[in-house]
Amino acid sequence: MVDIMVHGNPIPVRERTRRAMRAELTLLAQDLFAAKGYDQTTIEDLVAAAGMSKRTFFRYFTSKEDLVLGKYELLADRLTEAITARPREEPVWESLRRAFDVIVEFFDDERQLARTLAMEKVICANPALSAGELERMARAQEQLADLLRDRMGRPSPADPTPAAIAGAALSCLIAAKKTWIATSQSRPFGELLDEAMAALRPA
Amino acid sequence: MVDIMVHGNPIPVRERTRRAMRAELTLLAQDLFAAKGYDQTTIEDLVAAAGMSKRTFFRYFTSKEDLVLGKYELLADRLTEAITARPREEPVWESLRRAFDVIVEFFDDERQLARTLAMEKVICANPALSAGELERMARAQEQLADLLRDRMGRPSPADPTPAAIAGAALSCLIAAKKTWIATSQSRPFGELLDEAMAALRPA
DNA sequence: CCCGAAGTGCCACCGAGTGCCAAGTGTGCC
DNA sequence: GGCACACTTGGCACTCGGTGGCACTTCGGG
Repeated sequence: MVDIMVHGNPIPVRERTRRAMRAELTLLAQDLFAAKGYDQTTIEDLVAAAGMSKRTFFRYFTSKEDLVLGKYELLADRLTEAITARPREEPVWESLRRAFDVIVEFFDDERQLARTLAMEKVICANPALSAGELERMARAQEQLADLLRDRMGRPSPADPTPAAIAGAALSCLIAAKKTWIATSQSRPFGELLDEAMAALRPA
Repeated sequence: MVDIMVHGNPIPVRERTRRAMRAELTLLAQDLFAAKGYDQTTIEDLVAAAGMSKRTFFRYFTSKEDLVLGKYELLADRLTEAITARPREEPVWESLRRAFDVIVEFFDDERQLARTLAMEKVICANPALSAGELERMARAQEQLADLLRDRMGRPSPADPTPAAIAGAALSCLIAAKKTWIATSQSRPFGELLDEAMAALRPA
């Protein structure tokens, strides 16, 4: 069931069809990428399979990368939401860990697990995609750092600490994710993340 | 003065001319990027200024990105060298901080300061370049994590800790660098790095 | 029912990057 | 000096991701 109402306002029809189109194209593309490989799948292949013109495709997606990494935007927003929802007196490291649960849940979602893992594999196999993933994470990190700066009562932008902590937390997340994937999910993601974050408590 | 001998072996002539060509092209390209912007400078512009063909250019550089980010490869090697040179009983966080001195020195080099800052500005202004920079750092991080795994006596690849620590240290480096640039070098890079790393001591 | 805005297809175009082949350039050896 | 050989270079045609422009359709509201 898709949300038709958000904050009491209806989402206009155009927007809904647009999202549906993006979702459909994303699924189709990811299947092609998983089957043939990212580089081996051209936009022409994709639009032929989808029955649309190349020009139209680029009205829905800004780039080929977007087909794989589009979800990260959404995830980053959910992350910042999650952290603002944490009590302000909570230690920041704890808040970060709890906020990361939204990411953990995303990766643990069994209905999507196979697809998610397939896309991670595609990303790892392609340096440009890996780079794009990191870049999107860096954007999230900046948002996070701003929130932390506020929360830690360190208003000075000349203080590198909030950015360092946000980056460190994301590094733990990445390390846990990589281990989780490399070990074929033999241990729960959340547990690995706990372990990584326990090794690095801010002073 | 350029090194002609390395480890007692002479570098062959071809290799030397190749390096000289790369260095010259890099300087030329960076000047163009700084003047006109990265996206606005085409490879055609560059090779016209250098008096060579496009085809030849791509025999010296694998990509346009390489003109800006090529030095990172070298820097990563120097970093891993520096860390292997640290005593094994030293706490890893301390070893990392000391190893980072090679990076700090690179950025502090006054003869190159203007050029380095100009390139940082170019990188920041271009998402693809930022992504590439992060990707190269991630590669360095993997090397670092391997060294740490060894040094920490945690041989299991299922342990996310070494990667988390390596990532955290690099996050501190990045945070310090960003602050250093954002505040127009009003405080020494090394000092900002100390501050960032002090906030995040591994348990 | 009509008007305007958004969506679409098509085509020409740009820039990065590659494969291929022919011509140039130097280096060592006889 | 001349020959053979390895390496370098240039030019061309090509692929692919991505954009600009324009004409056409579709759809919703007054």
